[in-house]
Amino acid sequence: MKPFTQRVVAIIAGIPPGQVMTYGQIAALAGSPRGARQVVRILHSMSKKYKLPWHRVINGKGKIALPEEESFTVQKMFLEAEGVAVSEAGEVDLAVYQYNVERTLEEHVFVDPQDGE
DNA sequence: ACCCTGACTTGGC
DNA sequence: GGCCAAGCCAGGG
Repeated sequence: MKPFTQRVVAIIAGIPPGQVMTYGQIAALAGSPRGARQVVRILHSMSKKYKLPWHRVINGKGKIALPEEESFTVQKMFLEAEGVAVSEAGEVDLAVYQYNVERTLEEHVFVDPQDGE
């Protein structure tokens, strides 16, 4: 397995319940800013062989990207079961549910606005 | 090994 | 805001 694939798998596996990540975001974290489609491919093959929270991955518009209504509904249910609000159209509020590593860090690092930058 | 596809993204109308 | 075209590159036939 290629390193990129491993990183993608590791990142997806690390998405906490109740949160989501976009294909592009995952690709960027894995070291390939333009590799969103590779993430898709990896998700396809790996989710079958490994247990990955594939349902926590959505597209950059904040919507479920599944073409098949059947799988679409399944993903919607999975997310709602974790407390994520999903609209009928499959839209998720990224500002609220996106697993943003940097934002997570900010929550733990206190930055004094009066202390320079 | 070559060719095609894809659960995407971005940029231009 | 939406629609179209191109770029991306790992898997599968």
